[in-house]
Amino acid sequence: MPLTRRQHEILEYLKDNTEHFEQAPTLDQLCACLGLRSRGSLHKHIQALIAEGYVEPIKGRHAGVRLTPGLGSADALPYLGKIAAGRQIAAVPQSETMLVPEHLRTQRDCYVLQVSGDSMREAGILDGDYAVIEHRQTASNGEIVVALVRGEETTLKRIRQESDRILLIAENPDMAPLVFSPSEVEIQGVLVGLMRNYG
Amino acid sequence: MPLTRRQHEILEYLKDNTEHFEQAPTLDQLCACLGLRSRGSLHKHIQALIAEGYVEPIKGRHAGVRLTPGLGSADALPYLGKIAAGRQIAAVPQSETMLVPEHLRTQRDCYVLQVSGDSMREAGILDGDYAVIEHRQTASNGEIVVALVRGEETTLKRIRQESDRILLIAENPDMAPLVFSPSEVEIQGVLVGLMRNYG
DNA sequence: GCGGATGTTCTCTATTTGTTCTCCGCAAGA
DNA sequence: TCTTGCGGAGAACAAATAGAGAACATCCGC
Repeated sequence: MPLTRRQHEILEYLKDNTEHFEQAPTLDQLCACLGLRSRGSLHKHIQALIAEGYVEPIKGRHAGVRLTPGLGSADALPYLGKIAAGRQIAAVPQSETMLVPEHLRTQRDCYVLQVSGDSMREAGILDGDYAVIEHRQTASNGEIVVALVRGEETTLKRIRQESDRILLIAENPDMAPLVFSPSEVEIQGVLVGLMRNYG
Repeated sequence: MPLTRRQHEILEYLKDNTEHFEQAPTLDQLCACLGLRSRGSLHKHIQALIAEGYVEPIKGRHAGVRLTPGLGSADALPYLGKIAAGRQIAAVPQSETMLVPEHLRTQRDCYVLQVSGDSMREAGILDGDYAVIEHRQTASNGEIVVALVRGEETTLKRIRQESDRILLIAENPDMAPLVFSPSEVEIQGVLVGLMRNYG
């Protein structure tokens, strides 16, 4: 489904002018810029561009603003401290937050942890790195997850879920995979982004 | 959770006018400046800005004053593409930018490169990672630098400067350190931050 | 304690914005 | 000529947002 002539024009206009908008423009604003008088007409074109994946609607917002090509703003996500033994993730203290660029997170509920230890060194995750975690209870095999083990210890490991057991695999030759029964492991989130500060 | 239009307007106003206020302004003062007649309305917006981390309430004080745009925002740094052979860094095309949280950069001139290759894998820097580079011509031994070698090849390596030679050390057991004379190596920047996107 | 200034919370209303719908004009082809 | 698809206008609607205003809470100086 190639773009029609007008859709292409509008897309080009958006590409050329995204920086000029402080915020994502509204339909009315774009109508004015493009010389249109009907929101409904523009809306049709924008929907086509969304369907083709050229622009994307702003996440939660239903009203207010609408479209934004490319990557957008940074959000302040809750910072829940170091990932360490014996800590539940729930009960967000909401005290501290950390700014995370949009391209390092997902559209779902996310938070930030600081990595403690070198168990994932081979996966390029070092002690002190900031991990952006999407909060969810399930994961696919091979994903790196925040797992609560036996209700007492929280770790960041690559997961492998088999029929009768769960392996938590450290990416470090010094550490063997840990094997648990499914009831012993509770997934608390999945790694979606990483930040590191040198010096 | 991006800011709404009005929230963004108010934040911009605060950014532009913080110096003009002797003290942090009260809600009533801000209402007057912004043309609002209801404290309650403004209060809602301010709370939203606080929740997103763009401003923060004055600590102990309850009465009197209230807000102060405090912590760092994310800056849009120039994105100069993949770090690859044969490319000079200079001559910023200024075309693309990438949002970088303040804690991943320094106060000096910075830009972003995307890492190509696994030569720094042992240092936790993987293919595809985004490296935040401070633009400068000198580095301390042990720092990870963007180096232009013989005017033709640009690489990201750990540097060791000795009296009569310069070592560019890949953090990868498969690759031996590269030895050059000081005249062959030009430092173009130093790694100060790293970002990675999973999935 | 009293009163004023200030932050907070609430309800109510108005405006903005995205969405959906119908209708019209135009041009290209069968 | 008739049909089809594109592009646009405009009305009507729902949801989110923005604002007004009142009531309450809390701190401060007197």
